[in-house]
Amino acid sequence: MGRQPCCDKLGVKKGPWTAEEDKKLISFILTNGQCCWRAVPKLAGLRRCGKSCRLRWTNYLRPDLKRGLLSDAEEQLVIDLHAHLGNRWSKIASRLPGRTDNEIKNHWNTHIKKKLLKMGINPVTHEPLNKEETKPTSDDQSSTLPESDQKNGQQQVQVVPQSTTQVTTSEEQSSSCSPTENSSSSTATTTTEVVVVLDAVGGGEDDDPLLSSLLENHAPMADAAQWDLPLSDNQPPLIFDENHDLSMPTLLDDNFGWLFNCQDFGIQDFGFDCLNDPEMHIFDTVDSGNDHNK
DNA sequence: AAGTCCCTCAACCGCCCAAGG
DNA sequence: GCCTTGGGCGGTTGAGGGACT
Repeated sequence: MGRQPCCDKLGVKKGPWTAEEDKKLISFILTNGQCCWRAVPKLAGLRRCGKSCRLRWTNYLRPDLKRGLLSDAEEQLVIDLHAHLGNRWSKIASRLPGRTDNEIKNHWNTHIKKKLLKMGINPVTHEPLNKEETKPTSDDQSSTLPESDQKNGQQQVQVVPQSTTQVTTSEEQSSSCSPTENSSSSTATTTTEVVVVLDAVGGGEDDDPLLSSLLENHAPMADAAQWDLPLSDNQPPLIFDENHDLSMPTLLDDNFGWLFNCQDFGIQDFGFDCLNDPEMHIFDTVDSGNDHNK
């Protein structure tokens, strides 16, 4: 017996979201919080699958999202974490506040993967490519490389750009080896070494000094948990509780701001008349914040 | 200027897992 | 313990836009 589809396929709209749909979804979640995604489309008046709504919200509309390319530090962190965790993008994303698994996955596939290949590192195994040439591998990344990249693989020592972050960052903290040194004889730290370092910080992953330091250097982000609103019927959405000052300025300036800048509609168009005064004050802030960006 | 290629990333699909009954 | 259900995850696709010829 087949599973019941997550939503009625008939009459469900697919493809890019319109501003109008975004508006409805945002409005609904801001007033009702996240609950029962399956019911969201119906309640919000959207002809979308619940999963689609969740994805749209978590990957694009959530106000605590950072936008733009990953910084070098973030990219390095992704590489380290990937060496440790593999393609568990959500786990990796959870280490990068304001980033989504989808975003990281895309960035990995479009940027980091290529960068590692150019550095002569197998993005899957994090092993040096020339080292792998000697042993048969089912996942033969190198064989699919463009010719130029394969050459790079053989000449990895020369082609590693100084500005390019290294897989070795983790142990650089505990050793005096420069990236250049690591990329020569020991040629980029092996997966094992990276894992050792990461393991050393314990299964208690939050103790990772590298991660901690990176995280500390970021402006406080609204943790995803903030958006997992515990929605009891008589509880207003947590994020717009007037006592909820947390990091809202950051949220608004850096994250909500883009939304109102980029989307083709104004605050009024959101139909947020339904929100109470403290909530509307938020949007005043957004407006002034956006003015600064202009 | 037009056509083609390539790259990026938002979105979808299908599977897996955990929670609840 | 089994079944159902909803949410989450990772892989993949395809539209759009820029680069190249």
